[in-house]
Amino acid sequence: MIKKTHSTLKQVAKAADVHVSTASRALNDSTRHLIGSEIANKIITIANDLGYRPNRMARALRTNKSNAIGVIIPDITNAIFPPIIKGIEDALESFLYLPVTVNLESESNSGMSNIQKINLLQNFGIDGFILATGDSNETYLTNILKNGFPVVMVNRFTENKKVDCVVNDDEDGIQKAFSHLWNLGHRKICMISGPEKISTSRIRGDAFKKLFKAYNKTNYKPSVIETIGYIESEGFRVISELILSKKFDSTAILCGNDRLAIGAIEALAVNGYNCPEDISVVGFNDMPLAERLDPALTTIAINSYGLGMKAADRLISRISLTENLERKIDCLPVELKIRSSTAAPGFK
Amino acid sequence: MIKKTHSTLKQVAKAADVHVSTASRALNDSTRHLIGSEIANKIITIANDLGYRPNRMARALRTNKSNAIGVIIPDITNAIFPPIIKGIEDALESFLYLPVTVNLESESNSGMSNIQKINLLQNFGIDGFILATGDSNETYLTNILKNGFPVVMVNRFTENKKVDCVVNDDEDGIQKAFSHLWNLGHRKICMISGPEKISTSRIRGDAFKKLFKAYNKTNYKPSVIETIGYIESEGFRVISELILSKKFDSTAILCGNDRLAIGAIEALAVNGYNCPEDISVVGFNDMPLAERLDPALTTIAINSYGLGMKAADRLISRISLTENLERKIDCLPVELKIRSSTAAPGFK
DNA sequence: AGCGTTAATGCAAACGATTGCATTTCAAAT
DNA sequence: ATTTGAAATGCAATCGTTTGCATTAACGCT
Repeated sequence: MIKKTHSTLKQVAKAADVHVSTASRALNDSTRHLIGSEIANKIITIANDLGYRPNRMARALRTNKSNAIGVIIPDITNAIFPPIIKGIEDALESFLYLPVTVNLESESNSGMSNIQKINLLQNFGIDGFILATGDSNETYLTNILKNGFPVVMVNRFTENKKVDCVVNDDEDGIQKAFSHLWNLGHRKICMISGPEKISTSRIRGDAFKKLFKAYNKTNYKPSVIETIGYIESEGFRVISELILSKKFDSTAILCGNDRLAIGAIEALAVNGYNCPEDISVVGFNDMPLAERLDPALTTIAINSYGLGMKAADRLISRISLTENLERKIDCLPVELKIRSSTAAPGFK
Repeated sequence: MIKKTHSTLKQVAKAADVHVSTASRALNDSTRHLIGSEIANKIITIANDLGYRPNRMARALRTNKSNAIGVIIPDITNAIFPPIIKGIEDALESFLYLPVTVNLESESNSGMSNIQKINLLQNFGIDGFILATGDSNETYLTNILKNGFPVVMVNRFTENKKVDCVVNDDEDGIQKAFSHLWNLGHRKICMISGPEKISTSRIRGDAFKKLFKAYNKTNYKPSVIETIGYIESEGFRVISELILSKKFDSTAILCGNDRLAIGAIEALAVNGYNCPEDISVVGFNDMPLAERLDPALTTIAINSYGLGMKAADRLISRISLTENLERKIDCLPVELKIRSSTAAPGFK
């Protein structure tokens, strides 16, 4: 609506009485040495005076680089993602890159499908992608790769050899959580692993199974329960069903993430079990406010911010390095936070 | 790094044996009628076959429209903002716009100042701005307006007549919270309003003062306490200090947002007061998980998602309507959520 | 003085689309 | 049969940069 007061390179050039290409070179760090220093300085000050801002579109058109990257997440409303995004943004900043974020789980049924959204993003002129969605059904990923975009996955893992991954040390996390419970004296532990199609769930679930086999000397078989999503209602549902089916014999529940844990604790409460007196629960992720819940949640803290930073770094290298570098996997350490949702079995 | 398989308009045109301008027109909804329908269809199918994607940079350069808008928020890590952003994104989607988000409160001291970040965003080729930061020190805002960008503010208010505002009905919210407390029997109520430089704090604080004057018949003067930020630690600090100073005589605390309330409750607990038995506390915003805290927080629920949607709608109109329309202020309704952080005074 | 070399700048062609204007075609109207 | 006008398409300029190449100027070397 309002006319932008964009002064262009041409205007700067005219004001400085030089050719536009000279102005361009003087204004770009990498080419400035080609220009005599007095002239260069003159151009620079004039550009400042005129409030010159390079038109990013023109530049992007010419250089085929937009300095924007696409970030695809399931749902920014899930408290796990904001710190990741912030990490991405902060890391990008020093390269003068900016993130464009798209949520896959829309609230509005405006009718745009996930694949359409991803297409929109691809058309948007983006230099690369950070994916935080990891369905094992990797149609999005292959679509993006097919179009030649560099990709890094964060917080999720993929077998695909073309993409870098930045993940948590999930196995170590499960190990820490498990041995915490075991050392408290729990012997009948079950796990709510999460949605099977998400790599994290599988990895965490498998780690649990392996550990249980290693620690346990009886022939007790622990249940590992899958869910439809990583949300409270699913934690609530599966634990309610388990209790209802009378097959619930555990003294501790290990959860694939905090939201499942919250739901599980609620289901326990509804059915007359107290946490941690009757049943201990441990979560995963240490989402914001986890320590202020009732009970304060024992959980595995991941370094979300670091995840985002690292992912952005990786992507920038992939974008700028022309050589075909081999795929990198970064595994960030996790930490056990012992709070009040866990206790020795039979604790009063 | 990898070569993108972008087929261009020229290639489509050649394949269809038409001129590039014809192809362009056939592919754009608004100009398609200029082209014979058989040819248009032929062009369209060929474009599909070739996987043609218009180069957004080229288009933006020519049309001076980027289909991106900038979103400036203080900190995405603050649970209030994700739903707003999601609302923005969802509303934008149907216009094929995408948001580019920038956090002002960086975690890394990468050295880029807020104003630099905002400049980066302006250089980025953006069609307009949504601001969720409302310092009364409005340097950012004036900077952006000076450059001719359309702006709408969300969740914050500004006197500036050039910008649309989408805000909560703060006065009604305070009214609801206040009368809830009053009806429970509280007569000595204090308020933690928040940072003075943020419009929301002032509005909520003033509303409280006015209400108190209207309800209260004694000459008791309630305290309205300002803080440095809208965060837990500030709620904790001011209540701790108040208690320490022995001047704490309230039976209820009204807080400018939930995070202050959380901090306040913690300060109470540390000093031997129970909430709600000894002191009632009410928050504002109804942030995610507020109902799962200990105690579950009585608070005023705002419609964050709706805030975002509305703001995006407003911005799109501002961008597309060429006439100079007068500024609009949308005020969204709020709702009192009674939970367990409030009770009658002296309740046991 | 002539020659090569380097440094500084200008020239013009891209990048990939959109769009005002010119041209062609064809049918209807005179 | 000629004119008119509309419909369909082509032409070429343009958006604001970047960049390979050409040009010029200046300087040192023999």
